[in-house]
Amino acid sequence: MLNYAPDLDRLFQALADPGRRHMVERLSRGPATVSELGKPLAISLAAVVQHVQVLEASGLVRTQKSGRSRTCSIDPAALRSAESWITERRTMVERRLDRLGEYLAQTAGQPDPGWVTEPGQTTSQSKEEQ
Amino acid sequence: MLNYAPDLDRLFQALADPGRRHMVERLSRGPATVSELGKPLAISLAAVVQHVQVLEASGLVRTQKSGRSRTCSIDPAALRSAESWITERRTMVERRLDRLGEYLAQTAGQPDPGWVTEPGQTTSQSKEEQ
DNA sequence: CGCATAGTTAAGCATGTGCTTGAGTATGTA
DNA sequence: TACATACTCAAGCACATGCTTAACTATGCG
Repeated sequence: MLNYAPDLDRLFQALADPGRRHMVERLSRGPATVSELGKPLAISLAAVVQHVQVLEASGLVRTQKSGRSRTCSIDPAALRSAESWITERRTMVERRLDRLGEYLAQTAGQPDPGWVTEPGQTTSQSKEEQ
Repeated sequence: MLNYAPDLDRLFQALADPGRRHMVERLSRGPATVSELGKPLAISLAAVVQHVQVLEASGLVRTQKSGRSRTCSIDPAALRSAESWITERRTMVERRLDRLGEYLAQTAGQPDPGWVTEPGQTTSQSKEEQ
């Protein structure tokens, strides 16, 4: 495996900025021009353009020049791929914790064999959270 | 609204690094120590510790010192909150595009009134993708 | 044409990020 | 006790990021 995933790098990086998330939020309601995206952000238009470039490079946004203004719209596929990376990990974590919960309920009061033990749910720890 | 969300900032920022995603992936299969997390990464232990701190600050990972080693585990709640931000936007986008698709199918061949038009799906554009 | 609008591009700057090395601190083990 | 293990902390450094201003380049409108 050793997942090479520059897409996910750029995707999560793009979503890590509050201004860019704000733009994505706006675009999820429909297409908008660059300056419309920038209006609620109190930064220069040049800065807005740079954010749009980051969003475009990440695949989250597609743009198209029409006349003198550039219209931006979301590509839901990019959102889906970030989403499914998270969903897969979360699902695996939750399934594992469910199994652990059942196991602990079943063997309540018995000594812990220690093979899938989740720290913080076990009995006794030497020095918690230092 | 004007969503203040430093959690999401830190969450997506944490996920934007391939090494840290690798750690999350490992932790989704069960708890691990700091040096176990670092083993597949070919960086110094000090660097691994710094990544773990970022993950912990984001809420994705919880740690606990036990003896001389620190055990890390995932907090699925943090994964869920990043996930649901994305899911909400994606859902909105897809619902909107579905409505648009229906509308276009219904009014095929007729002039475009232009209120929800998605660029790239419309008829004619002046200078595409310059 | 003349002027405003909507970007675009480049340079520069402050701050953040990811990494290293080096020196320390506990903790387990023979 | 001596040594290894597993971090921990602090500098320091190269490069990335987010922003600015200033100087363009189209387009659209009266």
